[in-house]
Amino acid sequence: MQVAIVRTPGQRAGLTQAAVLGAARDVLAEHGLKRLTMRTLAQRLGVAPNSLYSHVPSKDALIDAILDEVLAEVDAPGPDMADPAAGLHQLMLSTYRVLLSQPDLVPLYLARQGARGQNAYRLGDVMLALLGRCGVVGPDAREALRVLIVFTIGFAAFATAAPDQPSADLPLAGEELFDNFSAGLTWLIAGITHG
Amino acid sequence: MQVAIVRTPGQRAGLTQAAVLGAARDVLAEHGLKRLTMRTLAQRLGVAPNSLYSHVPSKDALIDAILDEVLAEVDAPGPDMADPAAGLHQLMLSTYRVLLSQPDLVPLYLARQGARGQNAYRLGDVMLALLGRCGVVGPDAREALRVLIVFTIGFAAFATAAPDQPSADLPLAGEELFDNFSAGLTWLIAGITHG
DNA sequence: ACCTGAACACCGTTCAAGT
DNA sequence: ACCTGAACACCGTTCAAGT
Repeated sequence: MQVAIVRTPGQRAGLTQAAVLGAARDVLAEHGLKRLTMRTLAQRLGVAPNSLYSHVPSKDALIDAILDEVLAEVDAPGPDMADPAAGLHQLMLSTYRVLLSQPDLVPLYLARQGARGQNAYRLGDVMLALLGRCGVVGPDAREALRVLIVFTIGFAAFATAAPDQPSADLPLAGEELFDNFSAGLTWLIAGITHG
Repeated sequence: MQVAIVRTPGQRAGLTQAAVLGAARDVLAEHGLKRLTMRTLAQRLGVAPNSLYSHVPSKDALIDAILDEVLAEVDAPGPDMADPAAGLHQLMLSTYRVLLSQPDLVPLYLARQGARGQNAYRLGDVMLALLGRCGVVGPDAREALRVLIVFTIGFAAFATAAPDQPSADLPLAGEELFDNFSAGLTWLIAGITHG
């Protein structure tokens, strides 16, 4: 139960972009994507709906910002890692785990095919560097980059989906799926690096 | 330019579910997903918005029906094909092509992780039969089924995405991507069938 | 600069009523 | 059975105005 913030008229709400983002992630975690509307967000912040537009240009921009913010949690290896193919593998595994930690966002990553903020670009640069050290450069590298991203998000979507027989006492399913994803990654990276 | 159908008051529109579906696919092809609303659909059919609910239970059901209808175009091999792994490969390639022919729908397949109508089930049965003949049965088969589907839809989404440098005079990109998808399929099927 | 009330231009869906 | 007008319960966003 979230009580709306009360202010005397004329008093500033003192919102920041970070506060709006945080509240949006809270709504997402508590009520899911469908309930994340500018109006419920404003209500939670004790503010008029249109006030949000002083801090965020649009709802789409807000969601893009959330998607990128989540990617900050991805554990990226340094681009100078000893085995670049293993580095790529590790990076995608970490991304997969982060995506699974935010199931509501996975369809949004799918729809946008990734994120587009500074965290996304940082990860992309690391991936390109690792690919380059595997001998994959230029347009091939950009293609490989996106294939790896789509593969990872696609698998996360698969793992996030409601299973046919929902059973909480089968943690093996998620673990098996993770192994399956890891195996698929191995094939894909081998193929990309011309194994 | 689509002119609304005119009827004298009291006259039946004579809609059918098939007509609604067809009009929806027309709107999709001409104006894209964003403009596919129950209201524009009704307008095109010369009918009040709520009249559609005499033929379709909800907009979600309408979209599900469209998704499944499109899958009728997939060229499925017989389950008794000589080489079952090759049959799987061929089936996924055909699905990929069909998905690419309807770019607007790809995000919806992604969001729903496939379709759920009779065409989808028919294809699923063929896939399960082929997997069974590869020695993959039971829960493993259902998992492999979904991995193949997610992989295919994910790749289609990748191919459908607006490229960084849009250039209509580079048909190679799509062809290369197709080859890339086909190679990924080979790895995946080999892994699934324990190669 | 930040926030507001009011409005604009929409949605999907339901309901009671007509034929 | 099929279709309607009217309404319900919402959306995202813009605008002019207040402080």
